[in-house]
Amino acid sequence: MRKVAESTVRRLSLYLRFLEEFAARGVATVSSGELASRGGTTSAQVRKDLSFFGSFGKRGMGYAVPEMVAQLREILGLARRWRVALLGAGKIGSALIEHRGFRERGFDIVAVFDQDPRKIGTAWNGLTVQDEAGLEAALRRAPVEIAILAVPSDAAQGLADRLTGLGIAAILNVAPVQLVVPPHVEVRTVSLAMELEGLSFALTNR
Amino acid sequence: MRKVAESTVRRLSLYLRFLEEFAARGVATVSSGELASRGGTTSAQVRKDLSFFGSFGKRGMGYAVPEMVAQLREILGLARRWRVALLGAGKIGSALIEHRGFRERGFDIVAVFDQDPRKIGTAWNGLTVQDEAGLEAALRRAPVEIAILAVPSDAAQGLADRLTGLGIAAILNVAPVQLVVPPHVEVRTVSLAMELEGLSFALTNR
DNA sequence: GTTTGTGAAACGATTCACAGCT
DNA sequence: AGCTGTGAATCGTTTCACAAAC
Repeated sequence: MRKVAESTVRRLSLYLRFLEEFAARGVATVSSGELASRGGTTSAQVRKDLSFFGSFGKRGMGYAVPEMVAQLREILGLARRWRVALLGAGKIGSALIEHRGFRERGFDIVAVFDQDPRKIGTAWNGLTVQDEAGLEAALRRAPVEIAILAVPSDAAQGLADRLTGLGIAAILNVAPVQLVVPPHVEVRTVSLAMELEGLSFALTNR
Repeated sequence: MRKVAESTVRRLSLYLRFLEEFAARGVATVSSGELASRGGTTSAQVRKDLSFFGSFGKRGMGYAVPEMVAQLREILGLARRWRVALLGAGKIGSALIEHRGFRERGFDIVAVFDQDPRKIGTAWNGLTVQDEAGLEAALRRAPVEIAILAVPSDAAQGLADRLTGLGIAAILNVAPVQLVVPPHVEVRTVSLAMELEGLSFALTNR
């Protein structure tokens, strides 16, 4: 089952959201075409995406919504919970932790770190902000699989190195820098600024 | 010059950042290889990316840093300023507007809208939060090129439709939904939740 | 008749490799 | 000698199109 494109996985996330909506409205089955029109792709793309993982549909019928939801959750690794550490208790971090959507989808933020003495020790949605200096000790005591890096750009790589040393499995980087990490660490970078530049380019060149 | 891949543009944004760092440190020239190692690509990729827009380097020498910075700014459409409206004065929107990085890169948030009566009229970094109901009037009086949609998922499509009606050129969508818009409207969607799911998949399947 | 699942074809992006400048 | 610029080759993704299942 190896060798699934990142673009495919992104679409699977979208399909899951649509299917959950359909499920909430009590829809029993859905066709690849319906899924496609909601997600801005084609029916062939939907079927190809799913075909990497098995065959879930009934010819002439489409896909059974609740079953498909369960399958996609399984495929995406959302049938379990993930422990997440948040690094950086600034505005962005703050917006993240209070966003209940993460918890609903299986991601539990179990620790928050910052380097600012004024923030250390303060309460945060049931958590206490810990000193970044104690990162190693804290994460060895209570390991996490994923870290969200919401710190200034110039601090990101240093923290990524420390996380790598701790054996972190994945990093979600919210800074407009390219992190250098060993190949066994999964990294996704999300940068509003870079997306805005993409829009700027698109608007300029046409 | 048409037909540049989105992945290419994203890398150009990265190159620009590295080049700005090099410029700040007074480095005069840089080779495709140096640029590549900082950005996680290959030297051939760097050269190919740039080749879409002309030839900027000197064989045997590399690229002149300050000139290259100016060129990339031009290419990305950052040699001008863009007017941006922020829709949604919640936590995420709040984090965004106070993030000075946008202004530094040429994106001026000139209006903020929300639908919550408790927020309307309050001051926000020199701006006053306006009633979402008055979106059309306000944006006709003072148009913007780009809108950042930082509202709950279920409100996103409705606002996208209203923005489209106003002739908006581009939308940066910060909600985990796929927006349906006419082809002349550029959309980029950024969803932390979906990236986390990508990490979940990667960790599960290996 | 409808819709899936999937090889094959088409398309697009990346990597290779080398000629041509400096 | 070093490094760019770029066609050609390779690799990966998307689209096509149709046989098989319901």
